[in-house]
Amino acid sequence: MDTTAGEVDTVNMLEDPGGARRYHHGNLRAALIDTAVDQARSGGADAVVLRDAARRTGVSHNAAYRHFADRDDLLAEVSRQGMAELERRMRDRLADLPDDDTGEPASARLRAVGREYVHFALAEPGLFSTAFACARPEDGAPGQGAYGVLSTVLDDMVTAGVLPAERRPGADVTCWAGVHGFAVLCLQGPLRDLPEDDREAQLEGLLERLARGL
Amino acid sequence: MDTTAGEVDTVNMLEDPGGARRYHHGNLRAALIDTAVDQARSGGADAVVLRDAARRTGVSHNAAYRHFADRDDLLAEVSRQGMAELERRMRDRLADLPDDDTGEPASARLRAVGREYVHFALAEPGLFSTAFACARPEDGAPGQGAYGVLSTVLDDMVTAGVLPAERRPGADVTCWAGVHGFAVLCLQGPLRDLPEDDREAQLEGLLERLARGL
DNA sequence: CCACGGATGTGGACACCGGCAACATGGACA
DNA sequence: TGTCCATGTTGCCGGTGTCCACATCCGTGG
Repeated sequence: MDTTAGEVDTVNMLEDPGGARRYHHGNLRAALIDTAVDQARSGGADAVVLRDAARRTGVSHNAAYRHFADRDDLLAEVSRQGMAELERRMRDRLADLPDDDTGEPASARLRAVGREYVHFALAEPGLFSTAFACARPEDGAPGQGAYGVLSTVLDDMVTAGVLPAERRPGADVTCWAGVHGFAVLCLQGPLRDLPEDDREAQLEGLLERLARGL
Repeated sequence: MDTTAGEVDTVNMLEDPGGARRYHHGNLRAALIDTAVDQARSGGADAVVLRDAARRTGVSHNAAYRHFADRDDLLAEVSRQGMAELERRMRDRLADLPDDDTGEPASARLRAVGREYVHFALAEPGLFSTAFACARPEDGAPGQGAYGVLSTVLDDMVTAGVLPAERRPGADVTCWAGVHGFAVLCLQGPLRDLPEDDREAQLEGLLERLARGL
């Protein structure tokens, strides 16, 4: 029923140096996910095509069905990868900042996270939309995932004293909604054809207003 | 090249009382759009299927190609319908409010518009997502469309004195992004399984913060 | 060391879809 | 009345997701 390969996910360990095409592939699942992620990157969820992925991976169609229940299952995995990459980028950006807990840097961290969220969406539109296009039960360990990164930053703002504790509930939803909506509007909404400079300016304005409204 | 039927769009005048199945259908284009909108309502853009639409409309596949260049063309029409319905609902909600231009009602109008935006998305998830899922060059008469409704409300707030003129630029993008993002997050993001009460509470919080941040 | 069985990959088939092309029809207009 | 063009139809093609039966490989028990 479920195809969760017993904890041997380890994506990205392809092309073993021996180059031995030991069919009985060895890591077909990971290879297929990589290919599917590439498809998603270049064309969004609709571009994730089982037969083509198998072809590109050098394997016959149907081979995928030994590792995924169906196309949606593969798509869910792509979604997870996309979400993970988003989270990674946000954490990386955060790591670039000094992380003392005086007031100013605390809200700077919030802006940095929001900015990176939008920049990821614009840099990887296909992967970003695929990450959200696919309904999944959500794992939901608190503090984990992209949502968790944002929550942590807001919590830090409370402890730093820049955000009153009574304002904390709901702040995450507002921030998340703001940047996510902006990203979507830039990707496929009325802000699609905005020149990059204007877009950055609008983004800064958005982040400022969001922070002011907290 | 373009299939813009010469200004005889007039959707929704089906079932002529005579019931005469005068094949050479008379209004196939409109009928197909109606069917496609139904498909979108019940399953989003992916559920808009040319052959099935033709079947349901009681016509052979390929008949559609006399009225639409391809599937994307039909989808674009569905998108327009969805956008129009969104705009209509927002205007209706606005019409319910007293429209003197004293301060308080002016911002109440902003909240009402935002609320209705989200409520439409939740009530018609398929149509809402289809409305945005389809890249179109955008007509863009200012003051028209759902975006125009929001802009007008914000302009009114400036004339009413509740919003400083220097804060006006960019305010539309922030508001739009906030409600759109919230809607998307509720439809397919981490807020998907939020009980309705909590969702309404979060929405009110969002609207309040957005207004405060302007 | 070998046979066997389960995991993995293959080839074929089916139904469905979007999109051409060639044909049929019927209403409008000369 | 006769012709023409818009509209609708049948047939076909390539592509896709998914099921089924078969082939193959590898590890494990005898």
